[in-house]
Amino acid sequence: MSIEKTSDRALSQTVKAQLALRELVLRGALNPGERVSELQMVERLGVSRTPVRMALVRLEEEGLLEAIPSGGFAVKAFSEKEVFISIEIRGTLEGLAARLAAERGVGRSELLEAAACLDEIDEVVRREMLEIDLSQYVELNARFHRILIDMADSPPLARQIERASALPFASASALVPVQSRSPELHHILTVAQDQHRCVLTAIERREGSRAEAIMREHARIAHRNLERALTNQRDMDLVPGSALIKRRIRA
Amino acid sequence: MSIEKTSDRALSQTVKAQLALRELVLRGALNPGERVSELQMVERLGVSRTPVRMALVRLEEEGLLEAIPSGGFAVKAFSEKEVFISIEIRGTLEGLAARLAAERGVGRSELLEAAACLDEIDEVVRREMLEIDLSQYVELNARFHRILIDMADSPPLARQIERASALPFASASALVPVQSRSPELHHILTVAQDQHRCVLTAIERREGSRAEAIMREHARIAHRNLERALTNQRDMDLVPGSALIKRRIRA
DNA sequence: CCTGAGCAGACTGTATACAGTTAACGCGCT
DNA sequence: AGCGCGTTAACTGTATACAGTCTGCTCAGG
Repeated sequence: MSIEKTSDRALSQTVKAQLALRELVLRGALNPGERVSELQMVERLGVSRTPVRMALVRLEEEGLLEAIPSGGFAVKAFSEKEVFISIEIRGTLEGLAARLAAERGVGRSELLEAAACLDEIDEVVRREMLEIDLSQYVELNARFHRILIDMADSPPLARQIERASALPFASASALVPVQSRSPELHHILTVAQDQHRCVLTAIERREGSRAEAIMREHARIAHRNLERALTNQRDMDLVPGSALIKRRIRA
Repeated sequence: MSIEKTSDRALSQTVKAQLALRELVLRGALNPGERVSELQMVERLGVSRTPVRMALVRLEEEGLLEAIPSGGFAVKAFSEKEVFISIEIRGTLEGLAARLAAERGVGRSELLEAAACLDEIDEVVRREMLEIDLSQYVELNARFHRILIDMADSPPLARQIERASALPFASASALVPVQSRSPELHHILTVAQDQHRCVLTAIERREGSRAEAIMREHARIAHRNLERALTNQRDMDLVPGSALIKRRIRA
């Protein structure tokens, strides 16, 4: 009504509001702890109160907002510990997925698809020493993780992992960009990729327990990246949603 | 407006609708796969469309409903496998909680509270051989699990476990009543209680890995109960929400 | 100058009206 | 009699109006 009217025809107002609001929160346009006023969002997003309300509820379920006792929602602030445990939760669930995949056994075609994805990552990592653009790696990494989760063939688990990855810095590749300035970049990517290969081998050989352990440890790479980001503001800025993380010291 | 007007003053319409709708779904008043019409619920619950809509969204996040592509929601039907994996997810997360509790170390007062809870359960189990009422056991069991989760001191993990336990038959004590007719009842409760004691000891001694393994195995008792319920309709009827589970054979 | 009470503003929770779309039902044609 | 098409009815998505409540500010009293 106020901004634009002739775009995004196919998108429902609710989805539009949800995307826009998430973007605002992750960009740090709204300060953590701050109340998110419906009416303000109405004029900021150009949709009416109903879809805004809907978006608020969904983002609260997603974990980006929290309900205020007296009503309404506020931007959630995350402590370092909360981020840490969120990563651990994701790793645990992905570990479970890997174990299930190994125990049930996966078809040849799925294994080949995963292997092909890993080959592509290999290629990117090899080039990576020269080029700094990580976007392709991030995308391929996300794809491999998705393939892995699909291998478990368990919608409820997939859903739960999606939940766990909703916190922006908890997802599989959210903290990868932190290493972009690091000389260790190639080292880290090499190790991560080796874990990818190992877990796939384990699944192929039906070694459930091993597959699980590898995926758990794999997620802990994010712990290291988090540690690094927390001590370096410049690295922090590379992470979407970093504004939501309470800094260690603020003096 | 249609049914009653002078009750539940303190409850918001949204919460009222959510509770009533959940009750309807779990009782099996709505058939799995069936669309849940907003207007029908309006006249059935006595609140207007807005709170009903809100309740529908929340119950979908909870996992009891699923979105219909063309709009609206339908009652979700669960396959045997989905129930199985849901239990496994809960066990895995509770295992993580136990490990975290062990690794961080918990205070004396918390340990004592948990031990006191276990003593109460002991008493109930001892009596249980005569009396058939399991409600007290179910309540105490839930309390112990809650204490355990609190020991991890991780709100994000607690939240995720709550999510995983939202599916009625996935929660810690949903399938306990299945055993109420069984001569094995005392046996099962004894084993479960031993696991409770063991996990508490493990946490006390900071044996994280052991605590985790025990909690995982502990959850798998529910697998057995599920197995039993699936082969016996009479047992099945004791489980709230059993109407949502697709039976093995339906001929 | 400080404290407490009252008032005003804003904000959320709720209800309902409206429009676009989907789906079902019935009728006609083959 | 079966199939396809058109019409109709219901349902969801959206917008907005209304009422209760909480918060924060101001003014008066100590």
